Amino acid sequence: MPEDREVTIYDIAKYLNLSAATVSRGLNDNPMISKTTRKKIVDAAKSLGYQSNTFASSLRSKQTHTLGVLVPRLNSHFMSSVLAGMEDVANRHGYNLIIAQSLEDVEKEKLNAATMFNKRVDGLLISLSYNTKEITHLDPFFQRKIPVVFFDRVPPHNESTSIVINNFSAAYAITKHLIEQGCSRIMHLGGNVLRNVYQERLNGYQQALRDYNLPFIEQFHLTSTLSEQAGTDAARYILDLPPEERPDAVFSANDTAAVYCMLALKAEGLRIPEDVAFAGFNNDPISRVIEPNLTTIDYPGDIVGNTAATNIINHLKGLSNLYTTNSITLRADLVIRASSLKTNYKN
Amino acid sequence: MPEDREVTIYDIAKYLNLSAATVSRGLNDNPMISKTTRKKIVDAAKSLGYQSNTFASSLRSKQTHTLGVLVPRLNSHFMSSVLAGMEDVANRHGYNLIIAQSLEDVEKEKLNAATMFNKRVDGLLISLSYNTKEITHLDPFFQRKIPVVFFDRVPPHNESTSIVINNFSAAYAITKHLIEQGCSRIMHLGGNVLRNVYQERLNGYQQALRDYNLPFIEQFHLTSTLSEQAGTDAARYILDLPPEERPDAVFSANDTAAVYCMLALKAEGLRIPEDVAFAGFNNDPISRVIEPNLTTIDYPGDIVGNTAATNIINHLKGLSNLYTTNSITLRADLVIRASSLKTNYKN
DNA sequence: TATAAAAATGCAATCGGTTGCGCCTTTCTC
DNA sequence: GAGAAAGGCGCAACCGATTGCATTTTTATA
Repeated sequence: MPEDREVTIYDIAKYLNLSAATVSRGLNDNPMISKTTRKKIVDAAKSLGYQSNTFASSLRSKQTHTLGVLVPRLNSHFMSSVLAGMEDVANRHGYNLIIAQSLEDVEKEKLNAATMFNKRVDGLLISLSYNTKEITHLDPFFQRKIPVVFFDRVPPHNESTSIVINNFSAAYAITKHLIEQGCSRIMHLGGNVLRNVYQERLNGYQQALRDYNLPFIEQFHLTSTLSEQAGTDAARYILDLPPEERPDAVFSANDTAAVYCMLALKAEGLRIPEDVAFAGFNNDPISRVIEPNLTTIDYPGDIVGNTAATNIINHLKGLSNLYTTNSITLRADLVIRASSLKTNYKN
Repeated sequence: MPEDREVTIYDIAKYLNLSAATVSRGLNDNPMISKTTRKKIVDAAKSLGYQSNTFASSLRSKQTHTLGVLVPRLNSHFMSSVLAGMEDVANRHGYNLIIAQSLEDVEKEKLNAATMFNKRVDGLLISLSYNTKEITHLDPFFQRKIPVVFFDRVPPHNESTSIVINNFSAAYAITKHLIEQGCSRIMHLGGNVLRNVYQERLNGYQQALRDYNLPFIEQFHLTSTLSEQAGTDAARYILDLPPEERPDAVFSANDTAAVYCMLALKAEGLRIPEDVAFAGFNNDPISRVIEPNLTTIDYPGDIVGNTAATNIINHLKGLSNLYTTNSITLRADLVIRASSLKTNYKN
């Protein structure tokens, strides 16, 4: 017995006195094959230790059962939750994930997109890098009608499906909440407005101010990468203001910046929320560790990943049509915690 | 011009009046082909918009340039850092990552391993699930001599290469540090000792106790999944002890449990580190948010991922031989922070 | 029972690179 | 300048599954 050669459908065919074609069809549950024959084939395959060769299959069928996932960074709580959600769905449906990160660099994003295209992924799930301005590098996918689903950081006016939350209303809700707590000088730590998520959060914040007749103070809008350092810097910025010109609340577009800003302010003796109320975004684990706990928006990564993967797979299986769906908006609730509770407001 | 057919090496061959074989060799930098011809081929490929078909290639060459990564969970800071490190190296060397999670379930681990084997990954990078007892499901890899590299949670007495840190000495160092701070009743929150990492951390802790003539108190060794809940439960356990029987320090095998234990104890008015000193493990972001900041072991996930990927790729490229390397131990330093500083000890 | 219709199976081309082997040129050596 | 060695390239088989179409077998219909 030749230990080292792989078992192929030809071996099964020979073993059962059938043709390779029949075996192939039998293994793929082709209704053209009779039940009895199919069973014999499946049994034989099992007993012979057959493993289908995905290359041969993909070469011919042009299907890879592989999804490409391209994200800015792998190592954030949100993104790893997204991936976990995707992996779960994909795995359940017999799909594999090829994952790559752009490290917030358009060039790397282009390269990775090209690789995935070349690897003939059946679909692409992508969240754009910090400075991606246009998505012409995805044209090959569009041309070949390979489904692309954007999530979180999506391009403006695109025809592909996007999985998002309503960043505008989430930001609106959080700003409204701060206002209702009695805050009137609300600072916003925002990200690059090139990215929809940050633009929309900014818009929601501004709209809430308008609706409550509060002025939008230019110096209270800081743009950064929302890193730890950015949070610390924002604190420095606040501390450098004369006390009477300081904000009485800070709404940060992510939890990291909020938390590091809080830490720095606390270190200088400011009280939270008495002196400055705080709100973040994402519901990162650190938001439940900082004291006081951080009010935030629960942005459920696993559900985002789940939804994105489910939709693209359903499209691939012909169960639905992505091209008719423009965007799917998931709910993202305001989670009120102590960092913003100036009054004895109860949830 | 047939818009829809892919450009193949045959097109290039025809275009240049060469054979497909030469084109193939030329594209693969085969020295058998002259420099001039090679350049012509590469140029033609570019201008014709050629994209190599990886299936055809893999089918024949039996190489996929794909690495399988199998982890317990994707969504922890440590693991996502590991993945980021791996992705970076892999990408740089033209390898892709297929990532799957076992969700701490052996059965899912087996299934995923089988899928990856079937997808013919060139190598497997794996960290075992919480309750994996044996690794016979990896035998197919061993039999076909597909390199397997374990990291973090590695099997005992295995012949494959493992990327680890010295959990024993890290735990020893941290326990020693607590003892030097004057603690003598040190509790240990540990994980399942089936997993090397937890067993070794327990051993290091015990050895330090012995070396300093401190008794190992059975009730001070709690085993759990080290989740947030487990941390909270541990706090409850401590609070339920009569004050004089309580520990004066807690060494947790991860930061999550440590932090949630701290939070719960603080809520009950215990002072840290005065009443109970704390130390964790991993250097998770939350360790720098909790107040006081948590003393911990810096377990650098990105370096682990980087090392694992580099080693397996070098092996695949024939630049080194994994089979001669049994294990690679990375440094993991003690990071002393306020949670354990009872004296005015300076780093 | 003959015949049409339907079901089941086989034939053989195909997907697109890869590679052992052989053939034809150069280049080198004495 | 003859013979050997090296260099450059092509032939054709191959990797293993898929699939349109032809063929055979079975079932249904008259």
